[in-house]
Amino acid sequence: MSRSKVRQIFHILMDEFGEQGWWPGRSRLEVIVGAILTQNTAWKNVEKALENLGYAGLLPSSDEEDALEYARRYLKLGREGLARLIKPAGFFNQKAEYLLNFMEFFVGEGGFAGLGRLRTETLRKKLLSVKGIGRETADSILLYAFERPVFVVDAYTLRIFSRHDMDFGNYEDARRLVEDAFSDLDEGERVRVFNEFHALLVRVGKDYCRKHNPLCSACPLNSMD
DNA sequence: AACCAGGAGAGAG
DNA sequence: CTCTCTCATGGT
Repeated sequence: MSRSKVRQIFHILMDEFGEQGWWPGRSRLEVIVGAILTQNTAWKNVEKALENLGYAGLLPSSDEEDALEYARRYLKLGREGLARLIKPAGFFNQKAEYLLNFMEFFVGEGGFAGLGRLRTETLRKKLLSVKGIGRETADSILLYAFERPVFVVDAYTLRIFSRHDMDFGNYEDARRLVEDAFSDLDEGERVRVFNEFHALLVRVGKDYCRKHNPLCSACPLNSMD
């Protein structure tokens, strides 16, 4: 029932905004670092922090480079130095700790080679066990860094769905709703759809669904109801 | 000048 | 399980 509605929302947004090209980043490790840094933080501020990390030699310029070597540099640098570099992203003390937690986990699991062998559900549970990686960050990492068919729910998603009849307010329910809505597609197609869908929901959320910028009347999704 | 951004954890009830 | 509080910089 709401299955077709979910697809309708996706196609309206796709027609309106087109491909968003997420996730910005030159390597998978940079995608993960960005996912942690952007927790409750404007992406503009994250870019400044990423720039600092890049100059400090903490971001691979491509996936051809050994991510494990970069991960060890975080551990060598430590919380103090790391916090100073990511200061523009806010919550720098927490996020420095979170980044170190992930890098320690990453090295211990054998980097992308080791983690890449795990089944999606197993990998998700392992990511969630890292202090500082919650549901949204874990799913962002699964989708954008590991290219697993996982839909990423965020505050915009719940807000937008709520304004169009589908009032869940529950992260897992909203996630399964979208994943089930596209369950007929093969894995590669779902990765593409979930990638664009989440980016599009953030886009329309920023433009029309913000609290201090309530342009609901101009939202392209109004053509549904 | 309050309000919020591509959240998460800890604690209370 | 659902609130509530904290963490902090930078843009509107």
